[in-house]
Order: sequence, then structure tokens, then C-alpha cells
Amino acid sequence: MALNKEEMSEKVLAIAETLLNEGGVDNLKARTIAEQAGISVGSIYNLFADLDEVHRAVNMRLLDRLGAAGINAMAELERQGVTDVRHRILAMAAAYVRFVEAHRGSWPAVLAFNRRRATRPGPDAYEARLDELFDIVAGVLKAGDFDLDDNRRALAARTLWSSVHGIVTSGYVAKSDSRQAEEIWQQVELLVGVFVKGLERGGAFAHAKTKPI
Amino acid sequence: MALNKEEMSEKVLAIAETLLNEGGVDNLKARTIAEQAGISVGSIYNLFADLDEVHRAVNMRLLDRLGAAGINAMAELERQGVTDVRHRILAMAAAYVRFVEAHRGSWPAVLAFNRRRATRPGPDAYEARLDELFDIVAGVLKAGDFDLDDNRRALAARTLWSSVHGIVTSGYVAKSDSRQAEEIWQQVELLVGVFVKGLERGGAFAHAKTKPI
DNA sequence: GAGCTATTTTGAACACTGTTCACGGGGCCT
DNA sequence: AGGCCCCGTGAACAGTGTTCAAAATAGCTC
Repeated sequence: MALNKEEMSEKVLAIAETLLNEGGVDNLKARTIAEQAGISVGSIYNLFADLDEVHRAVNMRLLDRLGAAGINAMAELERQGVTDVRHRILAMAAAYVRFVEAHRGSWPAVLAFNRRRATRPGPDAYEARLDELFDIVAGVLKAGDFDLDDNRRALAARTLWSSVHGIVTSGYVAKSDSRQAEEIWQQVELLVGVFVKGLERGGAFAHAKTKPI
Repeated sequence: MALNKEEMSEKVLAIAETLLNEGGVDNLKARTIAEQAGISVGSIYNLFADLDEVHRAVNMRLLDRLGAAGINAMAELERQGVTDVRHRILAMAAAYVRFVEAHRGSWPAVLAFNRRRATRPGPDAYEARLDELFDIVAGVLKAGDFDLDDNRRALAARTLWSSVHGIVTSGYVAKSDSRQAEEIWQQVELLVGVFVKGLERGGAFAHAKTKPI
């Protein structure tokens, strides 16, 4: 019946995720976790260095799930034989939007945490998770017949990703209306449409030194 | 020599802004403010309901300054007789990037705060400040000869703005390298270029039901 | 200026954080 | 059984934000 170290760690993380989802970062309290897990406060510090590490671990799980969702979405389209670049990018974006919507409480905490630690040290395993997603988007762009070298394709992928990210996060800070979801999706559709068309034209990187009158 | 209520409020806000800029939201402490302002902790609560209100007031000042920066940037272009839509949008984006860069410490706190209070009440005077900026962008788009009705132009303005926002915030969570600034600007240039070209093509809102082979 | 009242300022006290660490119980090997 | 060590424990500590009775100050009347 007694849980071993790893099982207890997972129990703690599950509780922590629920707390974060329900009340944001302010709701992640050592004593609450301890009570709900049926252990003492001190025991948490035997499993994790501090609450930040708990938070980081929860975030890692979230990012892993997000990555899986993205990969699944691509696999689904593959299965359906969809090769259109715009559709595939929209599918990725949809997976992202769905994910954030399903984690409205804890996703902001991921960003807030990332931001707090931004001033501190260096080798974040965080970014590695996100880079996977960049790579997927870059892969999709590669399938399109835009004439982009690797650097520019990576830049485009990052731009696209950051833009979708901005739309989603900007959207969810406003009113909690369900109409918001519709607005967000309209913005994403516009962005992706405009992006693909802009790249198709091939001149995305040609700065308007030559003014088109 | 004694400061009246309003003067002391401004002194408190100035101190609070410095604290936020230096150490983020965790650095905004009642006792620190009191000490630096030469008053007691209790006095802060005579000037502001709680620390959140202090934070909110600082954010308002920042947003006001950001709005002013945007307006100034547009006025400068006006003075130079620049009417090119792409240039004007880039100038707006540049103003935004410069602003965030100049407030690296406190700007994340604006977003984090907005997010924390997102679950709570309704009539945010916050969004009003941001709407001004949307309006400026929408105005610039109006000057372009895209065939967009008011709704779609507003949607495009929001999309553009959110995207730039996403690029900037995503950029500044990563390494604190100065190379980051370059990457951010490349992304913004790509986004704006692609956006304008996509809109010019006029088909941004025509979903690809008609596949262009 | 004295006396009185209203207002503001104060800082000790309270409730609640994260985090530590000496204590002691329980399992495990000899 | 004894000794050992590991690990869970929770009281204790150092910080938070916030409150509020009391003291200090300001303002007013005479």
C-alpha cells in the first residue's frame, strides 16, 4: 500500500498540476500539497529541492503532452493523406490552441515560471522541449515549395510559432467569454493564411528597398 | 518639504517601478517601498488599497508611456512624409520592441499581473489602454489599399499586434544574449513583410477551398 | 496660544508563506 | 537482539501582505 519514492513523486506532481490548474501559481502551496498527498511538508523537500522544482516538473509534463498532441495531430493528417501546407500548419495551431484551452489555469503558470527564471541560469532543458515543436513546424514548411534555405525556414517557423503563441496568450487574458475562442481562431486562420500566401509569393525576405510605388 | 498625498503616491510608484524593473514582481515588497520612501508600511495602505493596486498603477503608467511612444513614432513618420504601410507598421513594431527592451524587468510583470487578475472581475481599464494601440494599427491598415471592411481590418490589426507581442515576449524569455534582439527584429520584419504581402494579395480571408494546385 | 476634534501616520501584531533540521521511529543487515 | 542508517516528521525560523489601536499631527474655534 505504501508508495515508493517515484510513485509518491508522481502523486505530488498530479496534485500540483491540479492546484496550478485551479488557482494558478499562487495556489501551489507546500502545505496544501502535503495535506492532499497525506505526507508532511518536510517530505516534499525530500522528493524535490523546492517548490520551484515541483513547478518545473509539472511544466515539463505539460510540455511533453503538448509535444505529443502536436505529433498526434500531424500523424492524423498524415493518415488522412493531407499534404496541403496551410492545412497542416492550421492543424498544428489547432492542437496548440486546444491544449492551452484545456490547461487554462496551468499554462499561464508555465510562461510565468519561465519568465521568472529567465534572469537566472543558462542551460534550460525547457527550450529543448519547445525546440521539438519548432522542428515540426519547420518540417511542415519544408514540405511546401517555398524557396527558403534552412536558416530562413527556421526563422519562419519560429516567427509563425511565436505569432500563434502571442495570439493565444493575448486572447486568453481578456474576458473569459466563449466568444473569445472564436476570435482567437479567426486570428489564427488569418495569420496562417497570410503567412502561407506571403511565403508563396517568395518575396518575404526581400526588403522593400525597391519601393513598389 | 513634506509631500502631499499625490506627491507621495507618485514617489511610491516611482520606487515601485524601479523595484519591478530590477527584480520582477517578487521584488515588489511593502517594506522595501516603505523604507525607500521614508514612510511606514501602514502609510502605503493609506495611499493604495493593497500592493496589487500599486502594481496596477505602475502598469498603467507603463501602458500610457507605450501608447505615447507609439503615437510619437507615427508622428515622426508623418513628419517625414512616409506613407508606405509596411514602413509604418514596422515603425510601430519597432516602438514596441524598443519599449519592451527598455523595460525588460517590469514589462513581464505587466503581463503576469494581467494574467493573474484575468480570472477575477470584469471592467478592466487595462484593455482600454491596449485598444488605443490596436486603433493606431487599424488606422495604418486603413491607409493601405487592402479591401477590408471594418471588422476584418480590426481583426487583422489584432492579429498583427498579438503576433508581434508573441514574438517579442517569446524572444525575451530565452537567453539574455544581445543576439536575441537581432533575432527578434528579424522575426518582426518577416512577419510584417509576409503580412502586408498576404493582405495585398487580397485573398487572406479566402480559405483555400479552391486549391491553387 | 490653548483646547478640542478630526485626520493621518505609525509599527507592533496576525495570519500565512517557503524552507530547514534535530528528533525519533522503522526497516534491515549482522 | 542489537546496532545502524535512512527517511518521514512537524515545530521552528525568516520572510511575506495586511490590519488596526494608539500616538502624533493638523486644523479649527475662541
